[in-house]
Amino acid sequence: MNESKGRSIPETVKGVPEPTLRRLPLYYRLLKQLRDSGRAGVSCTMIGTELKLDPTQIRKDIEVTGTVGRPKVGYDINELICAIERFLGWDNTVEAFLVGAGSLGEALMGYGGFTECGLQIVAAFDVDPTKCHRVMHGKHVRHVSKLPNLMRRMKVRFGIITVPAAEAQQAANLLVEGGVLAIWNFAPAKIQVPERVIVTNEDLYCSLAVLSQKMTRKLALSRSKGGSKP
Amino acid sequence: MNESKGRSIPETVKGVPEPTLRRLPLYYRLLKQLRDSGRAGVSCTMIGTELKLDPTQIRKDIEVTGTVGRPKVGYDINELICAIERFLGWDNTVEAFLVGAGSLGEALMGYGGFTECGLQIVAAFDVDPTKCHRVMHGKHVRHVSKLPNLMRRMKVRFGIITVPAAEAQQAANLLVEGGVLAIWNFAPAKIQVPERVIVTNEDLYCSLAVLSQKMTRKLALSRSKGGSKP
DNA sequence: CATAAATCGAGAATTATTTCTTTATATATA
DNA sequence: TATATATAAAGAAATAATTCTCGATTTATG
Ligand SMILES: NC(=O)c1ccc[n+]([C@@H]2O[C@H](COP(=O)([O-])OP(=O)(O)OC[C@H]3O[C@@H](n4cnc5c(N)ncnc54)[C@H](O)[C@@H]3O)[C@@H](O)[C@H]2O)c1
Ligand SMILES: NC(=O)c1ccc[n+]([C@@H]2O[C@H](COP(=O)([O-])OP(=O)(O)OC[C@H]3O[C@@H](n4cnc5c(N)ncnc54)[C@H](O)[C@@H]3O)[C@@H](O)[C@H]2O)c1
Repeated sequence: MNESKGRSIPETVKGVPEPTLRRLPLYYRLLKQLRDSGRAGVSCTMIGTELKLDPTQIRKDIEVTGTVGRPKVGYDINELICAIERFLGWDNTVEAFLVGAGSLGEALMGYGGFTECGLQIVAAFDVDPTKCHRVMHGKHVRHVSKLPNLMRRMKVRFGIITVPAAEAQQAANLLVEGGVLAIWNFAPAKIQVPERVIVTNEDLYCSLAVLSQKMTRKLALSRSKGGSKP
Repeated sequence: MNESKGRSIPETVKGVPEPTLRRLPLYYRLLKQLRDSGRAGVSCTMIGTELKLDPTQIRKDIEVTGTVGRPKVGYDINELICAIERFLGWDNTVEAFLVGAGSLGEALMGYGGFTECGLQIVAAFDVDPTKCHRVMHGKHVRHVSKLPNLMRRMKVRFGIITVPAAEAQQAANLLVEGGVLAIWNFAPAKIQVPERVIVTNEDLYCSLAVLSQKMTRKLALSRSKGGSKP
C-alpha cells in the first residue's frame, strides 16, 4: 500500500483516530477468546454482532493495523491478534515506575492483567517514609527523591501517577526529570509536561459524569412522563 | 429559552454529546479551585487558558447546563458550579452497591472523593466467604446472594462492578435483578443488560491502548528519523 | 458621554468520525 | 463449470464535533 519497505504497519502522517485506538482492545479481547475456543478465522460481521458495533467501522479499525482479510472468509485470528499487538506496542515489554503507593497504586501493582499488554511495573515511589523500603506485590517501594536518577539508570520511560491530586504535578515533574516518555495519570488533576511527553488521564470523574448525567436525565424524563405534580 | 416552566436545564430531545459530558468535570474542578482562591467570576477565555481548550468549545459546553453569562464579564462562578452539579446530577446523593470487594473494590470503598459527586457506596458484596461479614472502610461486605433483595429493599439503583472479568456478567445479572438503573463497570468485559440500564465501562485497557500506541508510534518515528540501520 | 476592549451567543465553516454504497473476490453449491 | 452468497475494500455520503466569524452587549477609560 505504501512503498513496500518491509514494514506492514503503515506510517501515516496523521495519527490514528482515538476512538479507533480505544476500540482495538475490545477486538483484541474477543479475538483471544475466540482463538481459545478453537476458531481460526473471524469476520467483521461476527465481531460486530458480538460487540454490537458496525462491521464497517470494525473493518476500518482493523485496516489501521495493516491486516488484510479475504472476501467471504474474513481474517486469520492469529494474524489479527498479532497485528493489533504490534500496532499498539503490546508485543514489547515496557517497564514502568509507579508514583504513589497508596490504595489505588497498590491495587495496580497487584494487578497482573497488564502484562498482557507488555506493561510491567518494576518499582514504586512514595514520600511516606513508612511505605518506603517495603516490598508490595514483589515491587520495591522507594523514596520519591530516588526516582529521577533511578529512572535514567534503569532506562525506564513509562510513568504511572497515583498520588493525591495536589501532588500530581510534583510527581509529574520527577518523572520528567527522569526522562519519562509517557505518563498514565490517575489523579484528577491536569499536569503540565513538556510537549514531547505523552499523557493520558484516567479521570474517573469524567466517566462518572457521563453515567450520572444519563441517569439524571432518564429519571427526569420518566418523572415528567409519569407526571408527578410540581 | 424553552417554554419557561420553572426549570433551567433545557430538556433537549437528543442527549448531550459525550465529549461535552466528559469535559464538564474538568471545568467543575477548576471552578471550585478558583472559587476557593476568592474569585467570583470567570470567563471562557480564562478557563481555556488554564485547561488548554478552545474558549468557544467551553462556551458551548457551558450552554448545555443552562447557565448564561454576560459579555465582557463572563459567568458567576458559584452559579456555574451549581449549574454543572445540577446538570450532572451531582447535587443529589446517589447510593451505590459495589460488587467484588477485591483490591480495586476496596480502593474505591476507601476513596472519599466521590461524595463530591453525590456518590456514596453503601455496601459491598462478594462471593468469597472470608470477605463476607467484614466491614471495609465502614461498609458492610455481604454475600452476593443477598444483593437483589437488599437492593430492592434499600431502593439502591446504582451498581459498581469490580469482580474479575469472567464474573462480570453474573454480577450484572444480580444488579439487574435488584432493579439497577446504572452500572459502572470496571471489569474488562462486555456485559449484557436490558436496554433500560445505563452502563459505562471503565476499561483501563482502552486508555492504555491510546497511550502505548502513541508511545510506540513516537518511538518508531524517531527511530526512522534518527536512522538506525535495519 | 464617547470610545475601546473583552466576551458572550449564534450561526457558519471546517474537520473528524461513522455509516452507507458499490465493486471485486473467494468459497460453497448445484 | 456456472451461480449464489458472504465479505473485504474503497470511496461517497451523512452525521457529529470542533473551530472560526461576526454581531451584540457590557464594562472600563479617557
Ligand atoms: N482510590 C480510588 O479508588 C481512587 C479513585 C479515583 C481516583 N483516585 C485518585 O488516585 C490517586 C490515589 O488515590 P488513593 O486512594 O490511592 O490515595 P492514597 O492516599 O491511598 O495514596 C496516595 C499515596 O501517594 C503518596 N504520596 C503523596 N504525595 C506524594 C508525592 N509527592 N510523591 C510520591 N508519593 C506521594 C501517599 O503517601 C500515598 O501513599 C488520587 O489522586 C485519587 O484522587 C483514586
Ligand atoms: N486491580 C487493578 O488495579 C485493576 C486494574 C484494571 C482492571 N481491574 C479489573 O477490576 C476487577 C477487579 O480487580 P481486582 O484486582 O480488585 O481483583 P480481585 O481479585 O482483587 O478482586 C475481585 C473480587 O471479586 C470477588 N468475586 C469473584 N467473583 C465474584 C462474583 N461472582 N460475585 C461477587 N464477587 C465476586 C472476589 O472474591 C474478589 O474479592 C477485575 O475485573 C480487573 O480486571 C483491576
